[in-house]
Amino acid sequence: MALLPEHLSKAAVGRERLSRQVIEAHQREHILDAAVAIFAKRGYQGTTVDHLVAAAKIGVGSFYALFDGKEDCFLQAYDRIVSAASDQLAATLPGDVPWPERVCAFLRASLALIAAEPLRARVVLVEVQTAGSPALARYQATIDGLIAHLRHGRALSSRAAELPTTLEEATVLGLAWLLHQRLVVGEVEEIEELFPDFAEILLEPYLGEADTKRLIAASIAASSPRA
Amino acid sequence: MALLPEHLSKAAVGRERLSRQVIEAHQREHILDAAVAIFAKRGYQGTTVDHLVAAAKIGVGSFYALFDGKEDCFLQAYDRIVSAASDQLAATLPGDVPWPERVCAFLRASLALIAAEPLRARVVLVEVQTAGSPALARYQATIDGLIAHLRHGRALSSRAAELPTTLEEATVLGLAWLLHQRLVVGEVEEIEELFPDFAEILLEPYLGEADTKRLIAASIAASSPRA
Amino acid sequence: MALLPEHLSKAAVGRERLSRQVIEAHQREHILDAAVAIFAKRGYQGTTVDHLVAAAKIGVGSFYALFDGKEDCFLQAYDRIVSAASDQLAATLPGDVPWPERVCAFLRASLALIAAEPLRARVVLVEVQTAGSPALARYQATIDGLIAHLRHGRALSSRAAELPTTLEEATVLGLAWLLHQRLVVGEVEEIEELFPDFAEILLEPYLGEADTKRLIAASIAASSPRA
Amino acid sequence: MALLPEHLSKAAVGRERLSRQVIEAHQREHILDAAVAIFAKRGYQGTTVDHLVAAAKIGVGSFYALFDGKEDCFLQAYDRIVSAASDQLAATLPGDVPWPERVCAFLRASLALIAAEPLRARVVLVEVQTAGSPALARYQATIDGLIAHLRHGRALSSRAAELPTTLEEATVLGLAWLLHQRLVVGEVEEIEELFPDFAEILLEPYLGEADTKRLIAASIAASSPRA
DNA sequence: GATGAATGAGCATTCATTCAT
DNA sequence: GATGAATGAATGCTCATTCAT
Repeated sequence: MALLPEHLSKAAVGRERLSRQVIEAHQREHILDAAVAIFAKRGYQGTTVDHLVAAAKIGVGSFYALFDGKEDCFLQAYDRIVSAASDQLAATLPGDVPWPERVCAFLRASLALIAAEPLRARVVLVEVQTAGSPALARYQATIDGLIAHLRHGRALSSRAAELPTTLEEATVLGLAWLLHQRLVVGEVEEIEELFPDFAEILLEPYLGEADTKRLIAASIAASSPRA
Repeated sequence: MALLPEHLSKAAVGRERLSRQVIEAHQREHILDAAVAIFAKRGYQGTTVDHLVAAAKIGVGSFYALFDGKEDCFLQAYDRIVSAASDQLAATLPGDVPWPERVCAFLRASLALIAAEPLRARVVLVEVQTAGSPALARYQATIDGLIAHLRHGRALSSRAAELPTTLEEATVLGLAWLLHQRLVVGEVEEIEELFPDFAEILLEPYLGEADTKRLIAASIAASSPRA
Repeated sequence: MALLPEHLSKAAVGRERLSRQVIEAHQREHILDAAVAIFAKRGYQGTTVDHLVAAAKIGVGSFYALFDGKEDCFLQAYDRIVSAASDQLAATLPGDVPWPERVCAFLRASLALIAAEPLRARVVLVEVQTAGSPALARYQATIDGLIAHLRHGRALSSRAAELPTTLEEATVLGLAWLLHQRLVVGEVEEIEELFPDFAEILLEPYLGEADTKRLIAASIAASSPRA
Repeated sequence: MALLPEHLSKAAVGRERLSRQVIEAHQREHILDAAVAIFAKRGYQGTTVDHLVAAAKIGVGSFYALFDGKEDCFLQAYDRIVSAASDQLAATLPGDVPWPERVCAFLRASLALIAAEPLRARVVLVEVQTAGSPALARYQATIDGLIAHLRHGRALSSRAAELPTTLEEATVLGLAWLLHQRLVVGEVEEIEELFPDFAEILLEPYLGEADTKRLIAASIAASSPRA
């Protein structure tokens, strides 16, 4: 039942498929953006599918065609935020610098990102806690990644190597929760000001007090030479 | 359903009032104990009022006479756990010891309490996160209390006085979340083994490495001289 | 926490339980009666839980407290109709008569019952076909009971013993479906007039033509001597 | 998406119309074949339009261009099965034989057809019951046709002429439902073995026992002389 | 005071049908 | 003419809360 010569129909289908995919991707992005705002505003539990479809201005059917349900939508939103943030951080970060500088830069960029996109930050740091176990597992994986990176600091000195095993867990979770608190109460503006404190808490165990302070001062000076 | 013979209740209104209050307090305790178990088992969101009244073996009406609803019941349960734990810790703790020893003892006793009462710990550290903002505010207040206590360590030395402002927040939240994780995955038995790590993370910034390690070793030796 | 002397509270509970049960039984009957009418009117598939609760003038919650859902409600209605009909037939039927007379009487009474309660008949004979497999299994069991009874006729003569194995199945299903058709098109009034035909179809294979006709005539004469 | 070059379609409107119709007829057949399989597999109620279009590998739009909806599709499938079966039976059946032999042959061929095409049989005998009243009416009409044919047996003898009016209805419906049961439980293989029983039930009232048995034996002998 | 039967708003999800491309 | 993305009405069900007994 070939209505068109093979090469034409193939080409057409290819183009159409592509365009379809592009449209669907846009649609999905659009909905996920709306969903991020809603989840951030009402909380995961307080959000209903109706809220989501109303915000995205689509029909319920379209929503269920794109997502398995509320939880799936949340997870996709979470994943998209995290992967976009990863890309952005990877692009921003200097490629070849020593570990301490790298940690500093990563921290700065992360705080800037959170301050710039508080809704997304809220979804990733706050609402993820109440969105069921798959979401928690995702969050845990993200945290574990950060812990693993931080643990590299132990290679810097024999003193660092003997730090308490749970130090990185405590540090990462502690800072994450500090951010969580700030996001919950809405103190978003001052988040970037946390940089010196956070950097010191993160690095001091590995570098000692003096080097840590020097590094932080340098980092601040570098980013705002005369502001 | 007269609770007392007519002549008694008339003759001893004063005593009855007292007795009423005592009975109601008992009733409330009974229900809250049941509620703690249910909230710990099913999670705050997964718990229905029916679960609570079934577990407490009371009628729904009685439940609503005693509590404003599920959330109020949770808050009262939370408060009762926290205040009972405070009392217990206050009773256990040595009255007149230096701050570092006090922190150590407090940490030990707290971990022991968590290990002994994992259901309550779960309610206070885990479920409180998903029980709405008033619950979160309560949790925040508890955390703030701990932070304030920890901050006293800054008085120990001029070095300690210059630590990052958010250090205590980060430390307390970090350790709290480490416990959260352990409770969520059910690794309750090993919780007391976290003591050395936690103590080091808590005290090192104030005491320095050497003193911290000595104190921890002494604390362990003291509690189990020849075990 | 015994508020009342044992014997009193037990007695009270007993009485209350009884009364509760009576009330619930009435409630259930009430709802099932309404449900029969609705199922008969709209068909099983066309009936929604909302239709049922509206007809019974109860809340959805009450419905779900009493039934597992629409299907369970249908099955309970079916069972109640069948058992009520069985009781009624058992009460009507002469106790100690030969098999052919018994079949005749049973058939007469059944047709009378169907004519008297067409809604119930419709549920039991028509809607049961579209109410899912558990319902069909119930129906099948009822039919199988009738088939087993009819098969007793084979003991009457050696000729009867050699009838086709599937005869009773075909006969019972055939008559059941004839009734089904009449109920579907609403020709309820003439249902009792089917008696002579049905009786002949049922009995002729076992008794032969002559005896069958004589028996039918006698049965008709007996029931309406001069009407 | 021009299906044909302009000059051709203009020049041969007549031929194209024909071809269009042929194509559409093919398309329809193709879809109905798929629909029969789906309806048989999932039941009428359990089938969604999506199932049908997925099975037929067409778009929903095309489906609605061809059918008014699910019910219409079912009815057309039903009609096509019945008319195809009629054609097949008409082709198979010996043209000029006495009524009893004709009934016998028809029954044999019908059972063979059911055994050969259990999916179609399921649609025609089982699913039709749950596909709404128009479907039931169609079924009724089919059954009525069979009843009318069977009624011709009354012309054979004065004894036959006096049989109960509803006999044919009861017989046809009874056998139809026996087949229904077998199809529902999936006992398709043994369906052809029902021939002797069914033939006896069908013919005995008209021919008497002896002639009926003789005819059946002859029919069996004829079809498998030495198998 | 205690009880629990009754309520019904609210939720997630399905699917027949439409219509712009 | 064909497509399938989009729609939203409709459904079954849960559960916090009320109130007559």
